[in-house]
Amino acid sequence: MILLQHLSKIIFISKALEDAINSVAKEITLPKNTILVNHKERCRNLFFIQKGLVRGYYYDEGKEITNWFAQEEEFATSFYSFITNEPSPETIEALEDCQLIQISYTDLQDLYKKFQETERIGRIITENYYIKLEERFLNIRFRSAKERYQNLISKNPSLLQRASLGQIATYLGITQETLSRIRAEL
Amino acid sequence: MILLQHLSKIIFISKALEDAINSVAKEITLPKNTILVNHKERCRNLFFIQKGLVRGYYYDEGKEITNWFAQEEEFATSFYSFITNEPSPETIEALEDCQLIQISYTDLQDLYKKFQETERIGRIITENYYIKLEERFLNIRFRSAKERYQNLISKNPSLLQRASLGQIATYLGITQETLSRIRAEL
DNA sequence: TTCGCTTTTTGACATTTATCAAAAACCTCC
DNA sequence: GGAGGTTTTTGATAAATGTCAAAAAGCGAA
Repeated sequence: MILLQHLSKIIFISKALEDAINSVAKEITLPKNTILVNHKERCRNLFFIQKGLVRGYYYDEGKEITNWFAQEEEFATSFYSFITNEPSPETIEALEDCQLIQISYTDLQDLYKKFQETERIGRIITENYYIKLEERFLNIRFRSAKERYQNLISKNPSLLQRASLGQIATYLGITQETLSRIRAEL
Repeated sequence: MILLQHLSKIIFISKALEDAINSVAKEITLPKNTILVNHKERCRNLFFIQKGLVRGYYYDEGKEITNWFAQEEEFATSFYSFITNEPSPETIEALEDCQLIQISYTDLQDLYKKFQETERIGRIITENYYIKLEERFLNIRFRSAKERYQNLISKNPSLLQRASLGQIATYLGITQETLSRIRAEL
């Protein structure tokens, strides 16, 4: 399973832990456009993406604003809701047919308790996601819309084929019209 | 020690762990305006603030842009540099006379190895900092400069007495002049 | 291949915030 | 209690991006 391979890059996964993960990780297949988590609903699952593309978005004044994209070998969840058990402020949808691995919050907490080494995995993954978020934060503060767009296509060129320009524009913190104009002048 | 009290809110701290933390945690006192970490220098320490106010800032086109403030009972470090061991993109300075607890990266890694329960503490603290960063990220995307300012003074009114308006303005993602105008019209 | 829907682009104009310069207010320390 | 520095405010103008509306392009299904 891709998830196990992914985790074993962080620390050695014992056979016992492997079995435990396998027993709680559900492989699920979802068609494009499926809503995984609805806005205002508690998100009690962590998803690992084996295949496909998922996005989280907010509603701001009735408009969908993309908060993140997640693709192969990445985790997706409404982090805030998952950790705090509060209703999710964001909606999560599959932008493509997806193959995911689903782990529930309670199963994850059990893993943390029974296999102390998973705490290390959790810490390191969280640290890495923190750094990615900080990078985006700085990007939005210091770079112009054009720079952010160029940065995105250089780092993740395939996203342009996989998501609509409107979804990408709001991810970059601009409107679709502005993104269209940026593209026109390049 | 305040740090131990703080950590014991997360999990029970055994006597052995308490001793281990005490043996690696250095209490330091710094006068106002001390630079704790210089831009481009690796940051190999984590600081816990017992007393005082600290800020991290970037340079953007020669100007200081506040990235964060940290005060009593909070951690401060150049997170990116601390985790990746790359040079710090930010400078960290004491805005007031400070009493800090300093733990080095290697000592922290030793704690993680010797006391598995510290992994749990590290994970939970990182999760909480992630959520705080996400909240700020959304704040900057969805709220106007005025709303961000009002939000800040309602959540942390004393900051206005402790940091200059210029430092606060760049923290909010606006210029000092804009913040001044916002205050004038309230 | 064309109809109908969705996505993308274009145009005109509005809004927010930045920039640069200078004045005013505020400290602090001799 | 002023001199000199720093911080904050004010003014005029510019730049970046948003808003609303409509046209154009793209695309899947009959």
